[in-house]
Amino acid sequence: MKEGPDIARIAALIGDPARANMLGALMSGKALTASELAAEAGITLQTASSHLAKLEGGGLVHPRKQGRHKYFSLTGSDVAAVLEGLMGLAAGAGHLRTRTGPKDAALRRARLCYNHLAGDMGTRLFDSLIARGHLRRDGGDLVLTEAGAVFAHDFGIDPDGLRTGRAALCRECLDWSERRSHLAGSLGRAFMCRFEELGWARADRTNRVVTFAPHGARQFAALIGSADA
Amino acid sequence: MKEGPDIARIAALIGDPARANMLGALMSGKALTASELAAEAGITLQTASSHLAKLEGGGLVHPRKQGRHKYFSLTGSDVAAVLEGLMGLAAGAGHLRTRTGPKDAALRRARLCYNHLAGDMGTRLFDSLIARGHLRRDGGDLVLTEAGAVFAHDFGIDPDGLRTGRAALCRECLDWSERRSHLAGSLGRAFMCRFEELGWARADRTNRVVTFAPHGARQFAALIGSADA
DNA sequence: TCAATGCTTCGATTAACATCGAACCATGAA
DNA sequence: TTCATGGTTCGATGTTAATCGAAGCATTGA
Repeated sequence: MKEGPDIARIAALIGDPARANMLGALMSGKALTASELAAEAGITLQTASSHLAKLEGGGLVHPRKQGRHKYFSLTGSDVAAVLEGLMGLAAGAGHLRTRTGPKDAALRRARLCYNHLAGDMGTRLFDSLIARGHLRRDGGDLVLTEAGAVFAHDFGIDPDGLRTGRAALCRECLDWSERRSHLAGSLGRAFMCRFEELGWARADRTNRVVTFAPHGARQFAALIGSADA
Repeated sequence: MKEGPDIARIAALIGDPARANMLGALMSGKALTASELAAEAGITLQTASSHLAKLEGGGLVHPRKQGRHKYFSLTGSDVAAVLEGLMGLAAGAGHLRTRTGPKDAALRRARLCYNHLAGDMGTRLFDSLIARGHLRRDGGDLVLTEAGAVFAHDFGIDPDGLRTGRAALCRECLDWSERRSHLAGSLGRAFMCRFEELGWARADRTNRVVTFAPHGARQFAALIGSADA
């Protein structure tokens, strides 16, 4: 009937509460087994299996058999970006699943988005990288500058080692709570990993909340050149 | 059960084929009446009425009574951006509603996205504006530089007049066919309007195709400083 | 080979919702 | 007022699909 891609098909895929819960759980970036996802969505294993087959058919998740377990993960950051966008619309329409509780504030401050840092601290990191000329915008793409490569290297990240994969090095992702961009891509992932390695922050993969230790928050503020801790 | 916004609710809203068709029609940026949307989706008026009430409840569309007609339009560019994102996922998964026909090629070259130019020509315009320093990226936002304001003014656009509204002046929107950004916001709208005013291009609001006249394409290429017509 | 675990398939049930006919309201025109 | 048109509400129907119990594979470990 109409032109263009079949948007209803995948929107309906995301539109089922059980599947949406699974996708939300996968936004942590961690690969989860079918059983774990079933528990997450509050359904039995056989229902989950059916749902996961559909999500896989729609290209939203990617299976990975390992022994007798089957791990699922989001196919890419583009899927995560759309999910974040949907969260933004839902939040804007006031359709919050739970009234804003204590966890909600923590989520807005710092959380995992797929595999990188999101929330207030995520966008501040992104802003700092742009302002200092470590990242530059080239057309629709994001590029790491020379200065940025040095900065990353000093922080213990090897940018050249990240370039090998097929995935984009830098990518921006729209943040649903802040309504601005934060850093995604393998570099975004590397930053988050480093924060954990250094003991600055700890990510709770079950609820996506990232908690910064006091000294971690101070050093993070110093890293991005911010006055406030 | 889970934290965060209720993503399933609005995804399900978009997930119905009839509603998705309506939203797709509204991507042209034009406000359409309930009857027109019903015809677009191939359903009766009473069904359409029910759907539109739901879309309105979800904050995706905005009603506007005018006489005995009721015009609907997308609530904002953020909604359009999510729809484009979904199109990108659907296209990536190979779930095209129609096999790529002649209209598809035209859509990829130039089309309306909400109210601004998208497709190959849209992204080229965006790239040019960035490369020449007319637009600059500041954190997650897009700002019009001094030089950009002069450039816009010379092209017959009054940037200051656009700033008055509550809507963002510049905003980027991810293009589903090109997988990169093009210019949205009131400035994006102004550019598209100007192209039509000058007779460079004509937008078919029923199928979103934007056709450039030969001389219009030449002048467009000159505007963005491209060699090829 | 046997047992246990993780996942898939099949079948039947159930609930949600899209759809439309018909009647009902509101606006604008004669 | 009377008529026509655009839109909404109501009720009944039909289809879709989510759900789970039970049985079936597959992989691992003993």
